[in-house]
Amino acid sequence: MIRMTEPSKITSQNVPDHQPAAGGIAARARASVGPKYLSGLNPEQREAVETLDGPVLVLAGAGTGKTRVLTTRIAHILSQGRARPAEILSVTFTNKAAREMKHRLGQMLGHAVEGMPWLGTFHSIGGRILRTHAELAQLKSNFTVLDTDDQVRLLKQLLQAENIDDKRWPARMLAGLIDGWKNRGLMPSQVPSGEAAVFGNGKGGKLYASYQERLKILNAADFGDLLLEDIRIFREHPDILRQYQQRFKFILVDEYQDTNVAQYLWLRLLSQAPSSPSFASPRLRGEADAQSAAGEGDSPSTALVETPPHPNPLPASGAREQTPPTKNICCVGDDDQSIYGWRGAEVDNILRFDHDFPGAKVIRLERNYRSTGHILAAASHLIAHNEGRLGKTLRTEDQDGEKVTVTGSWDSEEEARGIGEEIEQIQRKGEKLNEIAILVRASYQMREFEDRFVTLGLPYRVIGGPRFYERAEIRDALAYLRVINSPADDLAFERIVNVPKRGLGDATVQMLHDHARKRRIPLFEAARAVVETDELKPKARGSLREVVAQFDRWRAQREVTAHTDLAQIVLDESGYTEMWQKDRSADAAGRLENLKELVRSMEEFENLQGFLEHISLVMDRDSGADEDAVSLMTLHSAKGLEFDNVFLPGWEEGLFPSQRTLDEQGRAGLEEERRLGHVGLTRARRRAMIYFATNRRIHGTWSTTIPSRFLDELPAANVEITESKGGSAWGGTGGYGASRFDDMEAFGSTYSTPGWQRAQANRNRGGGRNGGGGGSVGSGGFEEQAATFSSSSSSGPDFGSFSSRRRGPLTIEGELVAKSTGTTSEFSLSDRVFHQKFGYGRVTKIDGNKLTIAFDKAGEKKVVDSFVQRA
DNA sequence: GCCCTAGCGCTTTTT
DNA sequence: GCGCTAGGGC
Repeated sequence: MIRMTEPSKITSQNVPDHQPAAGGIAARARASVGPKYLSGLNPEQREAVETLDGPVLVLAGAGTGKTRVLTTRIAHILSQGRARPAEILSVTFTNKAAREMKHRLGQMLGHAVEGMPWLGTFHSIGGRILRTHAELAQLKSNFTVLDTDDQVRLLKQLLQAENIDDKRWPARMLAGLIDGWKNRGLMPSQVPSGEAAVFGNGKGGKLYASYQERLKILNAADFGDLLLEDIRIFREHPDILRQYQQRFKFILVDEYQDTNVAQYLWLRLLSQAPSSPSFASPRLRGEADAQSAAGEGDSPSTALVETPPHPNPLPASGAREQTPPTKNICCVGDDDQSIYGWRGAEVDNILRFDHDFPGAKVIRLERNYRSTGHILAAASHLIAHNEGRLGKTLRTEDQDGEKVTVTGSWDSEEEARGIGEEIEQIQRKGEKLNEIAILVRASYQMREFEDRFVTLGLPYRVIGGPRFYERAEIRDALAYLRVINSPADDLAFERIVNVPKRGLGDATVQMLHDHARKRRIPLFEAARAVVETDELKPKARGSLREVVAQFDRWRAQREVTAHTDLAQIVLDESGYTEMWQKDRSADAAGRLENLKELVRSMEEFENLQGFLEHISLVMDRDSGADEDAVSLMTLHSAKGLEFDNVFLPGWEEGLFPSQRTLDEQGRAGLEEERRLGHVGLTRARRRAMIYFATNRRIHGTWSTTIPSRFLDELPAANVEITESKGGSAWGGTGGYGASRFDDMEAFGSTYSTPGWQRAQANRNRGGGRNGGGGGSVGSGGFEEQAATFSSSSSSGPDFGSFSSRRRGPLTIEGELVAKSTGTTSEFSLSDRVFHQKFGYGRVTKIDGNKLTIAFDKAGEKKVVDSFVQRA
């Protein structure tokens, strides 16, 4: 039996750097793997694995062996005896990725990797650290992690207390704002006042503050807190930070392009060399830094650094601390696969790596082992239209293979039919359905495919969608367990106090709330007190008394009953199981099944507490990947996966690129959409098939769409336009699809599109790096944003050249762009217009560049203005 | 307190 | 087209 270092305890005892872990994984690794694990690597991969000292950025394009490099690097560290398993911090974004790494490491080392206690997602590791020091965040170590739903419900209560109309100011919106602030590392006092004021007539900041207070009272933390509170603890308690710094001899980060500011700060604090206590609480938005950065910068706007009136502010997006010595941190990522900007990811983190981590070694992995030549060329050519890139050129030694196909259909139904037929053909050729994926932009696209597949009897599985623990029945069951575990969990109590129905309605809950607030006690205790009075009607009083008694009983049982048994008892005695058994709706059986699954899954945990700690962080839905089935998922959830055959439906303006992203994020949004396209294409090993439809149902009504601009950006030499089965989409002669796409011929494979040329020019100018040093300190003040925006927007050729990019525009530019370049139509109401396909008509409604036109013959249609002309 | 219905608003991606 | 909510009826 091998004893690993106690994972959850941080000792300040210093372990000598090179002390090999006697008898641990390391020793095994050395003995069993030897240098063999290096032999299959190409020179770049090998360099990425072997460069152990100092910061390393591995730019790993799609399919270049990223995970392999990460896992081999860990194996190498261990086998070299440079660290023990518990001294390696290895973070990923998803549980899936963490599992995958554990799995591959296990294979490499020849056994399971239980000795890697610090391999996990940002959130699970952040949560773990927070639990260790919970009292420093005014929490108990058994705090609850709230998900979005709890968050919103809590905020709703706060809005009500503040008398804010939650129609006009939806709780969901506030949740989004708070999330955004947390993503940027901002505590309530640090939110720029201008931003805090945008919600609820200036009450946004106050609400954020009282939300945080409420969380402490409820002994709860949200996702953002798991990192943000760590950061605060690290800053306020340098001794604690130092313990972690000493412990983690090596840090590895997966998907670095997806990190947000908070994650960046967290990593940065942990990655500093422990021997320099003066940096333990790094200077923030330091004046010196600001000055020098302004000097370095290439635009006067950079000098506008907001100086907030708060003590000890955290840097907002863009502020960089002065650069302390860093230790062995290795970040792996691909700027071309950054698709989470909308939830706070900062591509800049990866773009600026060598500025943040001086002396960083940047290693590019450009050899693709996944896709054929045509697919890779199409993907590369598409992504070359983006301007803010580090620039990589993927290459393959594979054959060209089949060209990427582009197929037009009349409408989305025909699209689904066409893809269904195509899949059946592939199946007839003897290929596995597991090797087929349909990647959509928006989940509502899935429905049509599901309908079709059900009709065809084609097995499919949806990947993504609501997580297991987000289902109502699971959340209800968990709420019961939460109340048992943590009587202060008002949100959980409120959720189930009347589920199943016990005659405890709004009125009762409201009175409990009043009671609780007056005495500053949890709802549960308020309930206990209230049943002793005659404030409630006898009926309600009776049920409430019963509820309180039940919980008291369950809590007592907890001491003597296995947690799985307890859960079963709770579900039965509370009447919850019965509630679903009596339910006649179609999904009741499934829900009961899910409840069983939940109880079963508890076995993996030692006790109730441990189960609840992890449930919200690591529990994901059952994949059921065993049977042969077509995979249906969004482009986002496809990242990291690969399939022989990939279908990419819905390449239409408005859907992909998404109109909303364009409106909200402007140019940055468009580039992110394009990266999404790149991700989609590079999922394919052998065949990539793009589809677009001329008519699609959006919000219930049919509207006409135009092919995605991304189709124009594909290289003709690697693309084949196939006939739709219905044959109507290209519109025969007059269809705009045809004319738009035909233009592409002019660009052809000579790579001479404007975007391509721009990209080339950018690359040549500064190699994508170095130029200007990017000394930005953009801190997020509105004035600065405006200044940055106006300077960049006016400098046509320079805009977006890599060196002139800075944080500000990436986040807030969107809105400004949307407003200023905002597609205001040149048409006015009741203008007489002509459309190639629909003939003459009159404008009845204008929405940006989208016109609603009453056509004389074709009826009312929504059309983008560039496709009509004045009649 | 509960249930039903009509009407409204919203529709991307998720650790 | 859908899901949620508010409001009215029981």
